[in-house]
Amino acid sequence: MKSPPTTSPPPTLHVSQSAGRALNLLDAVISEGPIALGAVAERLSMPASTTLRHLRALVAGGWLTQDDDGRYGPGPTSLRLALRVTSDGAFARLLAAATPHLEALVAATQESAYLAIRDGSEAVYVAIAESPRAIRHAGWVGHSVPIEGTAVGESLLFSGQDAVVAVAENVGALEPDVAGVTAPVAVGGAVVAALCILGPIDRFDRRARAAARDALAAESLALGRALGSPELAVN
Amino acid sequence: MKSPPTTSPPPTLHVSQSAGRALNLLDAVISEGPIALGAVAERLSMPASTTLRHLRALVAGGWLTQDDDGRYGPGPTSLRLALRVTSDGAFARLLAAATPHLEALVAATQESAYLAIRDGSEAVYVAIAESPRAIRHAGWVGHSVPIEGTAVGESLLFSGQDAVVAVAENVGALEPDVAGVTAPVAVGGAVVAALCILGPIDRFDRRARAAARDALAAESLALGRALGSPELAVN
DNA sequence: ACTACGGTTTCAGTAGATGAAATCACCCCC
DNA sequence: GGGGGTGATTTCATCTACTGAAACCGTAGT
Repeated sequence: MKSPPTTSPPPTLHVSQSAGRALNLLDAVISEGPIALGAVAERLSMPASTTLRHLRALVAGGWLTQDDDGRYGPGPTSLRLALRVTSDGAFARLLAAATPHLEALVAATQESAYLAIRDGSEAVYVAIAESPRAIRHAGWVGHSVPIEGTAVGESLLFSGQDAVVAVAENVGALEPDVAGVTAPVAVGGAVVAALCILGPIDRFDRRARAAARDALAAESLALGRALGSPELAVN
Repeated sequence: MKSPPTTSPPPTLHVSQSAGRALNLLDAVISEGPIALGAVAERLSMPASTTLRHLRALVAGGWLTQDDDGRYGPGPTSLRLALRVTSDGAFARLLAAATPHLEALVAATQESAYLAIRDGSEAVYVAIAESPRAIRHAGWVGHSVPIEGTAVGESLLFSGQDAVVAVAENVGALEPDVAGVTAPVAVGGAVVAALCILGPIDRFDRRARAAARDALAAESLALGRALGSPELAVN
């Protein structure tokens, strides 16, 4: 460990190498679906031998499993914890609280509505109410996009007072045929999530998006309030 | 590194020390809900300083968060991966395939039906269809019980040919007022999961359990077949 | 039979993890 | 307001447990 010559002390928080790598592997394997040793190793640019050792450990602990082809995927322990995260605790409450508002947005706009939260420098879509239409946005639950240059990101970073008016729009930023409108969900002045409506770009046009804004603003405000009050329910 | 001669509450398989500990911490924190530094440290019987260092790293990576009281809980990265695990890949397919059969069991027995899988020496309940009755078994999704001495465990360990007849029963094994019947779900001769009906012991009595057996056997066979065929859908 | 390509094993060197102890930050009680 | 108790945080000398290059193995392709 060397200290840089000048000014600010390195924010290089001494994070354990071994642990960090194991976690990165877990993340990579779960995100990429079934994946082979060589592929993960290359993706994280770490030597195959080290990668193998870690993957073995993860499999032994039940965090990952190996299918017949030798490829790695999520294991029973991951599933156990995944269910805990989504059915207990703060996140479960967030998801439950958001559902009716997502559905209301779908009813109002006929497009799919998502809930998103921030994860470091990315935004993660964590819940959806799907549009009833045949052509619709779907499948992005658990998906993450960069915070920079996206509408969701803008909402999640929002730090003004009047969150109601903070509706951001973005058209074809990530995928050329997707258009979206988003609004921050604030509780006690802090943005905790964002509501988001996504649709095909030629149906969800300027006029449709404009119409969606009102509903979005109303629902994000309502969700924010809903999240503010039941803080009583501790634990 | 000495292993404390004392008993360690969670039977942790030894992997690389640093990585293993980080993962154990992740598991403990997610399982226990919001929990303080001292509590986790004691639960895993590791020194506070080491525990703190690891928790900090996990928080920095988004795996955990710290609430206002300083207690730790699941973080956004955990939620992202949790959603991936439950909405993509093999487990998602398992959950989706099981749902109709769980519902059929509820319709047939009027008691709650669970799907369980094996995780090391434990059985994890991973899906539920709840009984319509007011008094019912609920809330065990993500919960795990030992494999030894439970009916679910017996089913998950089953290795005979005729899985249909392998219905196990258990009454008050873990909780005194719960009775259950279970059956293994086999695909290609290997047990991959277990179906399980749980109810209050005095309503779900011998007669009711006997009646449930047929439905259980039928549904577990059907689920096994359903899981066997769509293996086509690779990835 | 030869080559290429993943996965697996080995092993010596040292980066990096560890934990006892000291310190700090609160509360609560007297 | 001071004293004592609890729990979080920092420090640092010690030494282990992690690393990765290289060699090896097995299988598939030509």
